[in-house]
Amino acid sequence: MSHEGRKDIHNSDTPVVCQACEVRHQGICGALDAQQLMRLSKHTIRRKVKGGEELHRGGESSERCSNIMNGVAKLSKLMSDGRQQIVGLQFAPDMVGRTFDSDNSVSVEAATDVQLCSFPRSVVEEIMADVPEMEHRLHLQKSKELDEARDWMLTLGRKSAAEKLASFLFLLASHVDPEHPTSKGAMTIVLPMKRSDIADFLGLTIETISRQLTNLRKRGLIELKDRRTIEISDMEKLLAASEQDLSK
Amino acid sequence: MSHEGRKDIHNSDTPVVCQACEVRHQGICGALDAQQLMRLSKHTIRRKVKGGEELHRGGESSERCSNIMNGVAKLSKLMSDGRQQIVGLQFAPDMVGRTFDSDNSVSVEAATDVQLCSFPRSVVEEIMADVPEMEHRLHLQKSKELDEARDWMLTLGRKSAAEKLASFLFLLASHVDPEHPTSKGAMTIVLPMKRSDIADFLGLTIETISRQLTNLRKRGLIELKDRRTIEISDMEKLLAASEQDLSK
DNA sequence: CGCCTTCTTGAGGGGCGTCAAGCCCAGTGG
DNA sequence: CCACTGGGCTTGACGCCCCTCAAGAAGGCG
Repeated sequence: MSHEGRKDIHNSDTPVVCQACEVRHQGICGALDAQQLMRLSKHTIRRKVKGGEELHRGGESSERCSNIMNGVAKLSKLMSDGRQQIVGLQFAPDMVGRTFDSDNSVSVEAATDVQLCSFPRSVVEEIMADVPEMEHRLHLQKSKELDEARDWMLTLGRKSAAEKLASFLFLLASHVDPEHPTSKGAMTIVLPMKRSDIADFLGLTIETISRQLTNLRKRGLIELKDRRTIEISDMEKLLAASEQDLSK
Repeated sequence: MSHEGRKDIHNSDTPVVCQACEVRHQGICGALDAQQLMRLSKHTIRRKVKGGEELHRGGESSERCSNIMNGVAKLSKLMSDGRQQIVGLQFAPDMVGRTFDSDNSVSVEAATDVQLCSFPRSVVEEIMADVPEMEHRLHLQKSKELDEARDWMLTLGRKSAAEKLASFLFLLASHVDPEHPTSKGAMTIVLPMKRSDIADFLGLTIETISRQLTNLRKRGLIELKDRRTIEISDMEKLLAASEQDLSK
């Protein structure tokens, strides 16, 4: 049953599980040749996770890490009294789960349904030791996450509720089609999470989210198709709204 | 004039500038042997920067990156209307400046007087290609920064002004003596920056900083020795105050 | 001493949180 | 088919935390 030929990088030894993988050349796997992929795939588990399920509880040691093949995962931190802050969203082909370092009590949860390709942490670290390019890719991803985290710190610390929500919608829109980062005109997005998650991401309450959504709607920036579907009327204006408060 | 002997890792070819360096074995340089240090040090410039001076303006390309030998640097992001958020503090032996990735418009400024060891970015990247261990160290630093950024997102998004300030003081105290992360009892710290910087770090205003300092003082958690010097009466209590609002 | 920057303290107002009521919709069971 | 239930969402009333504006104190430096 093995597929032969096809123009697959000089070599048809590519593991079967990887051949159909859409993100194979993008994530950290892109650094590996057929042989290395084979080594990794021996320990690989593919799995689907329903939205809302927990992938990893903060504070526990995790022995596996995973590539996101599709869907959205959310990273969050929790205070002892229940207050919560979402500290990151991850999309395909990001890798979730820790390598090397301590976990720092971040929980990972599927925001939407998520398809994962999961590896034992030890194997990933071994391969990384042999293939510096793989660590390099992970390093680049971390850099990107750090940039995003810092962008978000500005949003959390210095923006009004309306600006925060506009920033969030703009962030989502930028992920719909990463190839065309800012299509100028209108655009429809599907919220990957419910209001309470959005509130935890923006450092606000669900009531404020709701009010600011109608605020943006009344200002003609968005249209609510249904609870989860939003049409952005004008990306330019939305971007502007994410940087200056026009509520006055 | 070359220093000979001394028990210096099998080899006295260590560059003169490095021999006296206190952080040589900790930062990214710790990954390099004498020969590689020599290669790097050919392009090294040591310099002192006064507190308040800018090391790098966000949005510009930087051709150099630097190790912090002592002092504190602050990373900040600026909005077009002047609002500002400090997105990170860096201490020795952290490296500041970008490698590989785009700059993402973060400005770097000396908070206190800072001593730097600065390299051309290109040379660092070349050496990194030869010495995976060096990239590994940088990767670990990025991971640490990412953890700190995410901790801070929780603080920015979900904590009250009093909790924010307590968190900040606790953060500083943890950096006074990294070996003894939480000495239990009293402890004196020197604020590395003025009130307006603290405000920009916490997403607050200077007036609120001032008020919350007197708040903490009246609650017996701290004592103000002078404007920049604070005695923390009880680290345990300060930590507690950073996680739950006792203002009621 | 005068001047500037930094910091503190007060008075007042507004943005967002809190509390509460009600709508929408899917699921379940009669 | 409808009643019932429960989760998610919206909207309103009200209050509080923090921002804004302003005045004055405390140092630092020529």
